[in-house]
Amino acid sequence: MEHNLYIYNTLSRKKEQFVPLHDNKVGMYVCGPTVYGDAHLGHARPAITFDIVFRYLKQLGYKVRYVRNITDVGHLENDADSGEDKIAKKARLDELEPMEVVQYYVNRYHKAMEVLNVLHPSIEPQASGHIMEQIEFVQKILDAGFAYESAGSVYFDVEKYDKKYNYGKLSGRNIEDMLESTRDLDGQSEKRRSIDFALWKKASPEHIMHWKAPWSEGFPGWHLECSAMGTKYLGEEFDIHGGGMDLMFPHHECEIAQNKAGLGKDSVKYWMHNNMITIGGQKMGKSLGNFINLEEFFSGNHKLLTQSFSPMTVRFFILQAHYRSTVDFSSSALEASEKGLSRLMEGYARLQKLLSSTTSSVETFGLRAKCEEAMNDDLNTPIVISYLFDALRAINLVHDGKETISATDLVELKSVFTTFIEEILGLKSEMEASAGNEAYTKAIDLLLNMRLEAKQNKDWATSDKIRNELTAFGFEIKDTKDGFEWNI
RNA sequence: GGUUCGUUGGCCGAGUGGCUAGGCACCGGUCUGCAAAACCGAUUACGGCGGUUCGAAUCCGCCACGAACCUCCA
Repeated sequence: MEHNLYIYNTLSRKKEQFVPLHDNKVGMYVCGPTVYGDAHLGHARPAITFDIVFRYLKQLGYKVRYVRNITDVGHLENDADSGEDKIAKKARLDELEPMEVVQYYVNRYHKAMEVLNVLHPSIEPQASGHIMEQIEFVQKILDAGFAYESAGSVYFDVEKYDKKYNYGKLSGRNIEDMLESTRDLDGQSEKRRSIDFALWKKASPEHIMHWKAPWSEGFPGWHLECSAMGTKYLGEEFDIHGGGMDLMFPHHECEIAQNKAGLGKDSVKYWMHNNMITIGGQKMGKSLGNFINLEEFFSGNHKLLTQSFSPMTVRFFILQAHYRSTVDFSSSALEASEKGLSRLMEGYARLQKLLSSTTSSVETFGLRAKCEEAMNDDLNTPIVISYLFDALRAINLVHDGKETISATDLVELKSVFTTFIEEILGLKSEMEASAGNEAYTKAIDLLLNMRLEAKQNKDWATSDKIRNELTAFGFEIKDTKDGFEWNI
């Protein structure tokens, strides 16, 4: 595989050259959503970030197996010993079957991902469908001696693990500090240490989601599903594991420990983490109550939004920042993205109609290499976009007749735009979809042709009337040199 | 308190030692019956104080401010 892709590995905190474990195959696991509520802007970030990784690896010629899980067993909501399963809680509130809640939100999540043009993962396993695998994983860790049973529950022995391996290497923590800082949370727990975490929890009677296991009727611990499902579908060692930065500790740290303890080896070669979306400099999140659902963006129905925003605008907005930076949401920032995207996509459409000359006066070659270089540098989509805007200027100049482009260069330019805009960045035009059916389109064209005639007869009263009325109905009328354009 | 990471022009956001992204807004211009749209062009920056260097937004040190994680969180 001829490429020079470097990705930032959280483990080493450095950009490392991407070399897959198995020549032309890549295994990638990404932490998906917990389905007890609608997806908000924050959920779009990892989905889009790793969609880009998925698309780019495929573009490079790899056969990628992309696994993104659905967490439907539920992490505990409060402290380990008194908590209630999120899904179960929601189910009780809504008087629904737990799996009914799960199905409802899974469907809605899929719909949101689809309009964001996020490709389907290769496998989307649900935690509830992999209880056996998780029980087996617990057994492996017990057999290896890194877990202990206590009152029907099984806990991971962090201190023992740390003596042999190194607990905290992903997040840069050390166990002494953690023992100090979390001591006070420890009551008369079944756990030996506050930093130990549950692999299997015995269900209390009010728990509605529970399964039979050798230790008790209960449910698997918070971090286990990713260890079990990741290794089931990608093998004991695989290339990439992704997720949000907020999952780095404890979730991914525990996952590393579980795999090393249970399998005797590190499973993941490259750990990738996308940064958070902030709002007024603060993380957008459920607990802070400052999140905006994706649905609300698409409908504009939220007090912080001045208008609705299309899925592509949301996607473009996210891609305009590097995935490891925070990106600050505001309605005006999205408006800026919306305008930029629309100009870019109109230029892309214009490119298809461009006429070539015998020679080029604009510089177009090198664009592909520059865009590839940006992608190879830890998937720097904002830089790719900036190059596309540079090329857009050239396109417009040619369109205006101020510059020329040769047939060869034109073919190449079209190809580069298609590759990067559609295939890699996953942006698509939203114009065509909203244009409606043929009869309706023809009717509007008829009206505007009548207006054109009126204009030619200098009948400004008629021409303005048509324009103003259509505008009032919600149409946008644009006059061009020799005709008109419209959209709604 | 510990760990990790930030602070870039009016706003959003790239950039890791010299060539000083990009988008949006603003301003000037082209086009237009008018308007809108579109297009072209120009301007504005690197939290503070020291240091290293011929040269620093970029490296080092200190300070200030902010954020994430340490409980579930994308």
